[in-house]
Formats: sequence, C-alpha cells, structure tokens
Amino acid sequence: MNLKNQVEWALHCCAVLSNLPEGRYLSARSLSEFHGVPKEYLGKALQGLSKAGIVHTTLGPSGGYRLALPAGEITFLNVVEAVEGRKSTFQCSEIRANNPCRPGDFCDDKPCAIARVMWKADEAWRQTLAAVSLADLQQTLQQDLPAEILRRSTEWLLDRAG
Amino acid sequence: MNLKNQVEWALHCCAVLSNLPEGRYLSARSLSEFHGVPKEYLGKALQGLSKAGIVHTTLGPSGGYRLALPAGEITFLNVVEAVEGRKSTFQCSEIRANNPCRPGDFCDDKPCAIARVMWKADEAWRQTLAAVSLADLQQTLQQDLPAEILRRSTEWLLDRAG
DNA sequence: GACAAATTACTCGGATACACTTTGTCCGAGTTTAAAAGG
DNA sequence: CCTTTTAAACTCGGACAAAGTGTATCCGAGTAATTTGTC
Repeated sequence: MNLKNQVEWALHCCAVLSNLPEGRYLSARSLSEFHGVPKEYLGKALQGLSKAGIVHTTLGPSGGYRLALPAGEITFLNVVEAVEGRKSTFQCSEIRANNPCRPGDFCDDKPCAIARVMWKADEAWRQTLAAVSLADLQQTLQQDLPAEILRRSTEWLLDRAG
Repeated sequence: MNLKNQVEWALHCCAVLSNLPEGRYLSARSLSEFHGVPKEYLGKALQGLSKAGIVHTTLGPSGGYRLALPAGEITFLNVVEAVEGRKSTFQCSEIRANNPCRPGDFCDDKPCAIARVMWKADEAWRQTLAAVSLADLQQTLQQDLPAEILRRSTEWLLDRAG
C-alpha cells in the first residue's frame, strides 16, 4: 500500500503556493516546471485540491491557482485527503460472517474487533497529519533552506505569477 | 491506497490460531474454509507469516500452521508487516531537487520537510498497531462473541486440528 | 481615442493507453503420516 | 505380528491469468485577458 505520488506533488505545490503574495495566481504549467513533473497529470492533483476547496482557480491568461484559505488553516490531512480520498486504508469485508459455526440470522452488534484496531491506527495517522498546517511547513522550510535559494525561488515564482 | 485483503485474512487466521491448544496444527485448507476465502491465495499470506517467523508449519497430513510465539508476543504490526511489507506508505522522490533555482551541486543536509511529516504519521500508525497483541484481540473477541458461537467454533477447529 | 471583434493563454473534464499491483488459479516437487502389502 | 512399500494429505514455490489501480498523455470545450481591427 503506497500513497500516490500525486500526494507528494500536491503537498509541494501547496508549499509553493503558501509563498505567493495574496491575490496572485500561479499556473499549472509553472508549478509543473518548478517541480519537474508532467503538467497534465499534475493538473489532476490540482483539480482534486480545487474540488476540495483548498485552492482557488481562475481561467484565462495570467490565471492559475492560489490557496483558498490562509496557510494556517490548511492541514496536511486536508491535502492528502483531497488527492487520495477519504476512505480508510483498511477495508473490512466481514469475513467473520463466513464462519460456518454462526447461525445464519446472527447479527453482530459491534464492528469486527480486528477492523476496530485497524481503524484506530488509521485514525492516529490522520490525527498526525491534521496537526501540521501549511504555515508550519512554510516555517520549517525557511529554517531548512539557505536564504539564497529561497530568495531566488521567490523571484522565479513572482516572475511567473499572474 | 488500500491495504491488501490478505492483511485482513492473515489477522483473522492469527485470531483463530490463538485459540488452538499448544502443539496442534491447523491446515491452510481448514483456515480457508473457516473464513470462506480461496485456499491457494490465502496460502500466500500464510507463507508471508511463516517467512516472518510468526507461525510455524509442518508438512504432511495433520500438518498445517500454529503460532510460533505466545499470542501475547505477536502484535498487529508484526502481522501487517509480514504480509504488506515494511516500507513506509509515503515514498519521497526528492522532487525538491528539480527546483530550477537550486545550484546543481547543492546537497541537502536533512530529508525533505514534507517527507518528515508524512513519515511521522506513518510512525504513529505503526505505533498504534504495535500496541495491540493477539492476546489482546483474543480477549476482546471473547467479550464480543456469544459463548455459544465460541464453543462451536472451538469444537469445529479441534475436529480438524492435527 | 473608444469600442467591438478576434486571438491567445489558461483551466477543466473526458477519453484513452500503458504499466504495475493485487487477486486468484493451477500444477509439480518435496515431505510426512497413514494405510496396505508381504513375510 | 512386524517390517516394508505404497498411497494420501499436506506445504511450498513458481508460473500464469485476470482485474483493478496508478500513471500518465491527448484533445476539445469553456473562460478571461490581451491584442487587433474598425469607426
């Protein structure tokens, strides 16, 4: 079980969009060029973000994407779920019902004990992702990256932002 | 991203094997019949458990599987990793290196900030799974299930255990 | 110079193709127990 | 009754097939800004 690489791309795109001045838009083409990934396929991920209300888009030239909310109000979980979907990683297919010793009309009052554990783990995963916002990420990146690269990247982006 | 259904099957098989008296073995055929899943394919999952040292197997008639350790020393994580593999759900492909503003010889001293968050979430997931043992599961099941079904199931298993 | 029309640049969505993984089946080789055969 | 041989039941592993999902690519429709053309 692997997350799609679109999740990674979407997160990196959000990190870039966090650095964009308010009201400016950055096109899918520029985002794909900046990250070195195919534009058309990246578009699918961005459409996911758009549908989830995480980014806002405008059409036409100088159109593109910007965050629809302040970076502090968008979490990793929001982005991951927008691309990957909201359903649990563990799918219970109720095979306990196949037990030949169960009466046919027997009805369980609780979900399967195994599924409960797996879902709890899933919940822990989501909670960790929900605890980190794009603003947190931006702060981390500013500590990690040399100022020179940050400056040049910002310049590169502003050159292309509509 | 979904876990394989083999994970679910393997966990259910382990739950059954936890109820087996010490020294008895249960065949893949019986396990597949009990859970209503294809025998050959279930065999693949059991082979994973065997390779990971979670179950012990004997050949020949009256052969089959039993737990290789006390149920209290086998965790959900052990079983899940035996079937699903040990690598993280998030794969960092280092697309930050594609940033056109980075000098070609620049070397990051830390892993990507985005990957760090994703890996932390993965760790939380694993920690939750590592906190529950098969003994815990067995106890939960005994509280959940009616005594009648438990008794009949145990009888069914002992009939077939070698 | 003001207004309308055409062009351009972009997003969005659907259709399509390819590769990889999951899911499942089949069969042969090797191993151990149980049953049958022979003395 | 005891020993040897045969048969049966099982695991293990590899090869193979089908279905589903992930990873793209391509193209047409719609929209907004810009440019061009007209008065």
